Amino acid sequence: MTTRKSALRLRPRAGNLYDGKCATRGVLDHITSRWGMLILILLIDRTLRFSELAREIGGVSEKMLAQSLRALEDDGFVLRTVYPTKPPSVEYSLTPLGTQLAPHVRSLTTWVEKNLSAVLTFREKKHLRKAS
Amino acid sequence: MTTRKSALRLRPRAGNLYDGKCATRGVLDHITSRWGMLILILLIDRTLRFSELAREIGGVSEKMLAQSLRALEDDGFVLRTVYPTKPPSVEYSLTPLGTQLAPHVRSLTTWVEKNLSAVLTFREKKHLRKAS
DNA sequence: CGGTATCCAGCGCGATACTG
DNA sequence: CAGTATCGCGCTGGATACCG
Repeated sequence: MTTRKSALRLRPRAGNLYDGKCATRGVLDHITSRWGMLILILLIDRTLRFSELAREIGGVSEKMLAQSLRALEDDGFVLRTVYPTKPPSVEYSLTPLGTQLAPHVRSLTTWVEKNLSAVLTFREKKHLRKAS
Repeated sequence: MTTRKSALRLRPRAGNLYDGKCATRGVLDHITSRWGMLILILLIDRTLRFSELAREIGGVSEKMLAQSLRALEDDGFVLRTVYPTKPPSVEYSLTPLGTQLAPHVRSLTTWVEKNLSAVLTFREKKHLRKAS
């Protein structure tokens, strides 16, 4: 129940840009979300089951994992395949669209990881300067 | 006052990945935030003043703009230059680090903008299938 | 002009419990 | 195994007012 208006939460409050498309932010929210990025990156390498994703990511609640997967599926980036075995198993993989998108996400995170030490060092120097 | 522990809010709750670096998420939060992305992209083209940024972005409160700029400045992506004129003026530009980062952000948003119609169409088809 | 301080409503997200 | 349902708190971010 609750809200039946899907996960789209574009803010009609003000006319910001993103080339005039407010909906872009909605999609970006899904993609750049904490778990969304990890899901997209992990699925580049191979198809994964729900529990495998949970294990790989670590520290994600079932609720948030399901929710993030749902959002990416609704946007057409992730394909959900159900095998009616007993017990049931569900596999997640990237769609062609997701396969295009994921590298962009990975290049961003990779850059940040590589330059993380530079950022932390910079923060430290700023901090010392204030404590002069 | 309030919290004097800087803007860093890494969650020590669970050991997720990002190559073992939790702080990476903190940086990514700043970069991929609603206004953070816009700031980085806009500053690629040219240096902008506070009020110019506010006008270009549109619909951002002074509080959030200042907060986002502050986070990016603390991380070493944005350079803040104060000119002690009367009235005062402040210019924001990208640091060398920010100049490296921003294109990654732009490539992501550009891709999403280009493929937004595909996403929206996909959502529509899903919606119709459910209403069968 | 370029901010900070304060207040507070809303919902994001974690915890917990239950299901096919 | 792979989820959904419900509750409640905490933090995000908008509104408003004020300052150098």
